Formats: sequence, C-alpha cells, structure tokens
Amino acid sequence: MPKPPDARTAAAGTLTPPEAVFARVRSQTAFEETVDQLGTAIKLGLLPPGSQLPPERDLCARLGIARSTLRQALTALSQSGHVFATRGRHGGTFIADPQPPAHPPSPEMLARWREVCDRRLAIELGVTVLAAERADSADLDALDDVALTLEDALEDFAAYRQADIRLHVGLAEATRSDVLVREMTDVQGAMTDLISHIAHPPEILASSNAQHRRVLAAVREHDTIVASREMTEHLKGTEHVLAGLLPGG
Amino acid sequence: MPKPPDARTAAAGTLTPPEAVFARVRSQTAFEETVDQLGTAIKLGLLPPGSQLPPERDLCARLGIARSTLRQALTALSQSGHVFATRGRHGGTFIADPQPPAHPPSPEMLARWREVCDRRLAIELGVTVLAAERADSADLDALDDVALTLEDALEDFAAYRQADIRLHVGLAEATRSDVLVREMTDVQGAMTDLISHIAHPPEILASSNAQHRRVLAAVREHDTIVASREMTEHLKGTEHVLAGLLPGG
DNA sequence: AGCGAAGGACGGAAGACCAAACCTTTTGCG
DNA sequence: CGCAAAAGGTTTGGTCTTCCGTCCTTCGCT
Repeated sequence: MPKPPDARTAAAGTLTPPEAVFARVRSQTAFEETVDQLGTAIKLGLLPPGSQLPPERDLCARLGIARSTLRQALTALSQSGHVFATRGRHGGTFIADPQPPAHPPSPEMLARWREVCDRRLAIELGVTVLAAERADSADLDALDDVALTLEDALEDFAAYRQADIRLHVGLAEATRSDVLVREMTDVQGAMTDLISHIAHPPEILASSNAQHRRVLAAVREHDTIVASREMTEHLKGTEHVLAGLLPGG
Repeated sequence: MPKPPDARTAAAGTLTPPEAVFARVRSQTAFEETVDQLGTAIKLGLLPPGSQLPPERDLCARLGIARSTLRQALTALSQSGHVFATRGRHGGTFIADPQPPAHPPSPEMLARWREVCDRRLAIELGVTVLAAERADSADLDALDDVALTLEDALEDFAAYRQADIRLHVGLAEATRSDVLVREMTDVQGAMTDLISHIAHPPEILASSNAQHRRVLAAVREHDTIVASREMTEHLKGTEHVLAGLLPGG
C-alpha cells in the first residue's frame, strides 16, 4: 500500500521537470497531416508541376489511411489550386502549376522563427556530417548539378529557392536515412514560410552559392569538420537576415 | 481547362520524389501520445519517483486534451505501474518507483536502430553547437554537477543512465530551445529502449565520462568546433557498441 | 462496343474526443 | 463535530473523424 508523498521528493534534488514534459500534445487529424505532408512536398517542388500522384487506391494504402480520408485531403488541395484531377481511363491526380505563394507570413509562425532556425541547424548539421561519411560520388555528382542550376538562378528567387531545396534535401537523401529526409523536408517547409516573403538580393544568393560549393567540396573529401563549419556559416547567413527583419532579433 | 500529362513531367529531370513524400502519415491518438509523452518522461527520470503530477483538471488543460482522455492515459500508466493515485483532500497522482525495464528490446525497434542513432547524432550535434553559443556559467555549473554524479555511477548502469540523460537533456535546456529539448527527450527515450538491455562494462562508462568532461569544457569555452568533435566521438562510441550487437551492423 | 482503370459520391458503423455534470474520499479548519 | 475544499473517480451524451464497402461516372484503349 503506497503512501503518497515521501522523502524522495526532496531528496531527488531541486531539479524541476523540463516544461516540455507537460507541453501540448499535438494531435493533428489524419486529414490535416495528409494535407500538410502533400502540400509541403508540392510547395517545395519535390512533386514537380505536371507530375502525377499515384492512384488514390494505391496512395491511401501507402499513406496508411482510408481512401475517403485521402480524398478529403485531395479535395482541399484541389480547392486551394495545388492539385487537379482528371477522370477516365488514363486520368489521375496531377500537380498544378505553382501558386503565387499567397501565404502571408502567419503571425504565430513568425514568433517562433528562432525555434525553426534552431531545429534547422540541428538537422542540417547532422545531415552534413552523415553525408560526408556516406555520400558516394554519384550522389555528389548529382548535387553538383543542382549547384550549377543555382548559379543561374540568382535573379529569380522562386527558381533559386526551388533548387536550394533540392540541394538540401538531396544532401539528406545521401545519408540514406529516411527520418532525416523527412525532418529535412519538414524544416525546409517551415523555412520557406519564413523567407519567401523577404527580399533576397543577388549578392546574398551568390555568397550562399559559394558556401554551397565549399560544403559540397568538403563532403566529397569526407571532411566532416570543414563541411560542418561551412554549413554552419551558411545557415548563420540566413539567420542574420531574419534577425534583422523579424521581432526578437 | 488543364490537360493532364504534359511535357514538363519529363522536362523536370529524372528526379524521383523522395519516398518520404508518400510515407505513412503517423496518426497516433491523443491518448497514445499522452501515454508516450508522460511515460517517456518517467522512464527517463525527468519525473522522479515520488514526485507529484499536477491535478488532472490542470494537467489536461496544459496538455490540451479533455480530462477523460487524460484519465485514459493515467489509467494505462497506473496499470503498467508507472504511476499511482490517492484520493482525498491532499491526494494526487504520483510517480511510482522505477519499474524493472521489462521491455524486451522490441523487434521492430531493433530494425530501425540505425535511424535512431542518425537522428540522435543530428539533435545532439545541434544542441552541442547551440549550447556552446548560449550556455551561461550557471548552466555549466549545474551540468558539471551532473557529470560528477556520473563519475560515481560506473557500477550501476541504471543510475548511470539516469544521470547521463540528465546531462544530455540539461545541455538541450541550455540552448533555451523548447523544440530541441523536446526532440532530445524523444531521442533519449528511443536510445534507452535500445541500450538498456545490453552490457555496459565500467571501462566503457569511464571513457564516456571522459568524453562528457571534454564536451562540457569545450562548451564552457564556447568552442563549437571542439565541442562538436568531442560529442561526435562520444556518440560514435555507443554506436559502435550497438553495431557489434545488432543486426545490420 | 465494351472493358477496365481511374476519380467521385454516399451511407452507415465504429471509435476518439470532448464537455459537463455528479459522486466519493480525505483532510484541514472553524 | 461537521462542513467545505480539493483531489481522484464515474457517467452520460453528443460531435467529429475515420473507416469500410458499395456504387456511379468518365473515357481511352482494344
């Protein structure tokens, strides 16, 4: 028969439990999560315009949800213009042309921009280190290609951001770690929400590109130290830009 | 009138969408997430034995769920012996004495051990870098205390692991980033599941402690480079142990 | 013409979650 | 002593989400 408050309460020290322990348990519905997952993939260009989604009957199985739930999500995405469907024999659901970003920065997102950047730092740094250990030259060649695309996109931020995402997600893929790819797409989605509405002068993008090149070079040499130093510097760059423009900077 | 498959499908290059895009949408119920969140905090010792949870009526508000849902979770935790409740004026819900780990390694967890380690690397590395930038000397003093506790726990792995977790979570708290604390507790919970059932000779723990000391010293000097190098080495240590014992190593 | 593969629509069953009461136990205090 | 307060425990009813199965519609291909 246990007696409630015993001496150990004090004996355990004054350590107060991290408030994360009692933090809000996030309980998004399957519908919402699906809209987020597919919507982010579209926003990030991971699902390029014109490409076709798997048939609903297959896709709902892969996502682990019922078809009706998937259809709710697809209906939402089609109403917001991200997707459209055609019927008939060779019909299907297709990715629409990119939407004008629309999203005004979302006030409660802006309040948490520092947290987003912190999370990004962790993911990108981990990815960089693991990529430097595991990427093979085929991976690196593909990434170099993307880097070349970036060089030609200094004047068009939408195109630049697109390729930038390809580069960062590609680096995550080179780690062969599905969780890291997932976290990278997540965090890039959040970053896009933050930065797509601020000015990006070509000089800044050019210097970003130089950092990209240095990161890739270091990764190719399996030099984790240099790779992570360069990546850190790269990330601090955009962080400084944000700090200058957003509250609490 | 949109026409479905157009030339861009091919023009966009051979990039096949990362399979993470169509990955299972994880839809845990609020009940399950609550059990996980509180259960992990208990397992990790973040809620020490004998300590008291907030009253149900408060706690459910903080967690953002209904009281009936919270009670489901508490009932589950009490049936598994992690928690017990007393009624009456000064009653409450209290953390029970630590359970014998019980958990047999869980076969599908073992299969994903590499992913867990990868995620841990990312979080720990990010935390280390940010802690090295942001920790003040009060943070460091507290962490040094924990490190001292670790020195005396070489023979009792349960106690050792407990303090180890305090150290790593404490480092995360020093970043002042709630998301990182949350991710750290998450990942430490997963690690505990992996490592609590394997042998930990005192020599290994002693060398871990040496690494802890070097990490803390570097953090105190705001030396992010050295701190992350030492942390990486520390993490690789347990990773090698796992690689020797688990499938796919 | 018709088959087959795709999206589209409905209707009910099951379950998760919530909200708001109400009950029971204990204890401090007037 | 007895009551009020503070806690956990119980019940009920309703809403919303999700699932499953079935059927319909469209339309290119053979």
